[in-house]
Parts: sequence; structure tokens; C-alpha cells
Amino acid sequence: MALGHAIMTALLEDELSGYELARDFETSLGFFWQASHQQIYLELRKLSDKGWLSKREVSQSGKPNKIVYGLTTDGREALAEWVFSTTRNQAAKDNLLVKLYNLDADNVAHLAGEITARREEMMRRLYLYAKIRRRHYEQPETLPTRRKGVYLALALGIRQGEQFLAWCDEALDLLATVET
Amino acid sequence: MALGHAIMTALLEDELSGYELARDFETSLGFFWQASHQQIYLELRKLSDKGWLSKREVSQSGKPNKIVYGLTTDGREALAEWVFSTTRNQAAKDNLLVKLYNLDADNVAHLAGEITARREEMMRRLYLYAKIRRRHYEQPETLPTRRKGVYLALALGIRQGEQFLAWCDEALDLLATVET
DNA sequence: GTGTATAATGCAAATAATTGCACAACAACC
DNA sequence: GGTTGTTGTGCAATTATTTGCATTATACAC
Repeated sequence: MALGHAIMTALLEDELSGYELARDFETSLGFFWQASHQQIYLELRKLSDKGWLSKREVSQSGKPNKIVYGLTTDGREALAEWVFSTTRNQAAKDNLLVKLYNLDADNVAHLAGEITARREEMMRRLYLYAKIRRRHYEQPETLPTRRKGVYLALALGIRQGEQFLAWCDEALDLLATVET
Repeated sequence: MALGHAIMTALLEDELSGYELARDFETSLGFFWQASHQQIYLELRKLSDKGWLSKREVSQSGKPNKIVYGLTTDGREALAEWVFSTTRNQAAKDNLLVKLYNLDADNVAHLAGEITARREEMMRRLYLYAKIRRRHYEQPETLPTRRKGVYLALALGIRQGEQFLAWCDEALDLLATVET
């Protein structure tokens, strides 16, 4: 029930609707936990059924009304408990690396293309990360406790991202040595 | 059908049994794609049904007999095709980072413990990576084509791993500033 | 008033992955 | 002879995730 906990985490400080959660999951928390809107709506219902979330309809003008969810006391407790659970970590699954095991003269150009695309995507993401850090996390030691944790997640994203860029360059160089 | 392709990739050069695949998936390819033995046996049956794998019983002495699987011509073709498919990327789902968003005075000690454990695990893994690189991938430019791809996967693992260690240190330092 | 875009919520079916169990061959130790 | 450990294969049930629809409200441009 990991997605449930990610959603509850997103609701720690704000009430959010399913639509907003789905949108936010493409940034912020979503950098290391993605979910489609279908999955989010389903999970919201499950969490509500368990009594961990409360729902409330909000009238809007200029847009359809929305249903916002907030953590209940039970939800807050369950989340706090979950943090103490020992979760086995799931190492990343990446198709690109599996594909690289199949490298040959025929597909080298295609794989170089995929790497280039991923590199560009990562550049954009890093740009965003850098902006967020500059704006909100300039001096991590002075942040309130919870924000320190958020900063650390961001910091890992930045480190891994930068390393990924360097790897892309190395990979493209090596792929260039493959004779076609 | 990503697991299927990972299995087929593992069978590119060798015939392997389900048990051997499950074991190998804990190293090598398994560094970025893990699967339980149940999943592997199920997938092997599916791939056989499709005609992408052939099976063959092998008598053994001192151990129970095993059933080894090998790529058929159809399987080889399907795999080669898959490499050209555009696969939307990755999972990168990590409970630890979600947990960090919940950082507070109560759980800081626990989270520091989790990070320490992950750090140690990564140290062991990096040690293994380093050994593999030293033994088999000393001069990447001189490798045969397919091995260049395998090397690149390893190289990414090493880069990301080293960065992760550095992050663990940063994280532990910052967590030490949290007042309990 | 018709098409297009965005905001908003959801169901159903299929596929993927995990968890829990079961069983059998063989070795080696006590 | 019994227990424990490794090798080996598998099913069933559950949970998680993806894919493919489906629908409603509102704004805006043509």
C-alpha cells in the first residue's frame, strides 16, 4: 500500500482533490513516485473507506466543482506509524538498461537516440530542481524539520540527475565507437 | 511485457533454468530488474506458449533435474524488435524518499537508521560492481559490441551508487541537526 | 452554435507483481 | 533414521498498475 502512503504524504499540509494530486504527482513527490489519475482516484476511495481521509466538495466558479480530501486523525496516525515500518526497497527497473544488453550494430543508432532523449528530459528536470532549490532550500540547516526531509529528497534527485547526464555523455561516446 | 524481455535478454548467450534465472536476477541484470522465482516461472510458461522459448530437460547427478530454456528464432526476432520500441521510462519509486517527507523529531532516529542500512547495502554492492569491472570491463573501448552495452549498464550503476553514498553522508549530517 | 482545450471524476478489463503455500530430489550431518 | 539445507518447480489468491474507455462542466475562439 505504498501509493496510499504517498498520497497521504501529499496531503500532510494541504487538502487536495484527485485532479490536483494527479497534477502534483508529475512534479514534487511525483519525481520519485508516479501514479496515473485512475490509480489515484481508486486509492482515494480506498483510503476514504478506511477512514484515513475525509472528503469535502468545493464549489468553484469558472470550473467544475471538485472534491478535496484531507487527512483524518486516524490517517495521520497510520501514516506516522508507516514511517517506522521496514520497507524493503525496490531497486529501479529500467528498460533502457535491459535494451543496452542487446546492443548491436543494428540498434546502436536507435539506442543512442533514446539516450539523447532521456538526456534532454533530465536536463529539463534538473533545471526545475535547481529552480526549486534556489527558491526554497537555499540553506537547508535553517529549515524547519519536515522541510529538511523534503530538501534531502530533492538533493538526491539533483545528485542522481547530474550523474545521469555525465553517464549519457560517456554512453554516447562509447556508442560512437561501435562500427555499423 | 518488460519482464519477459529481461528474461529473454538473460538467455541471449546461455540456456538457463528458472532457478538459475532467479538466482542470476539477484546479480547482473537483476541490479536493475528484479523478479521473484514465482514470477519467472510464470513468465517462462507464457514465453514458451508464444513460441519464443524452447524448453529442454537436463538430467543432473547430485541435484534434481532441471528444465532449461533457450531463445528460439522467433524469440530472437521479437527481442530485437522490442529494442526498437519506444518504451516510456521508469519507475524509480522509493519508499525512503516518501518517508523523508514525513520527517519529524519522533522518526528522525529511525530514518537515520534506514539510511545507514541502505548505505551499507550500497557499499557491498559497489564492491561487487568494482570487482566485476576490474575483471571484465577494464578497457571498454576494446570490448565486442554487445559487451559495451553491458558495460554501460554497469557504469551507470557505479555512478549512481557512488552518488548515493555521498548523499547518505549529506543526509546523515543534516538529520543530525534535527532537535529531538 | 460548433469545435477545441482544460478541469474534473470515474469504471472495467487486462496485465504485472507480491505473498503464501506446497512439494520433490538429493546431500550431508548427527 | 531424522533433520536441515540446497536445488528445483509450481499454483492460488491478492494487490498494484496500466490501458482503454466514458462522462460532465466550463471557457474561449471561430
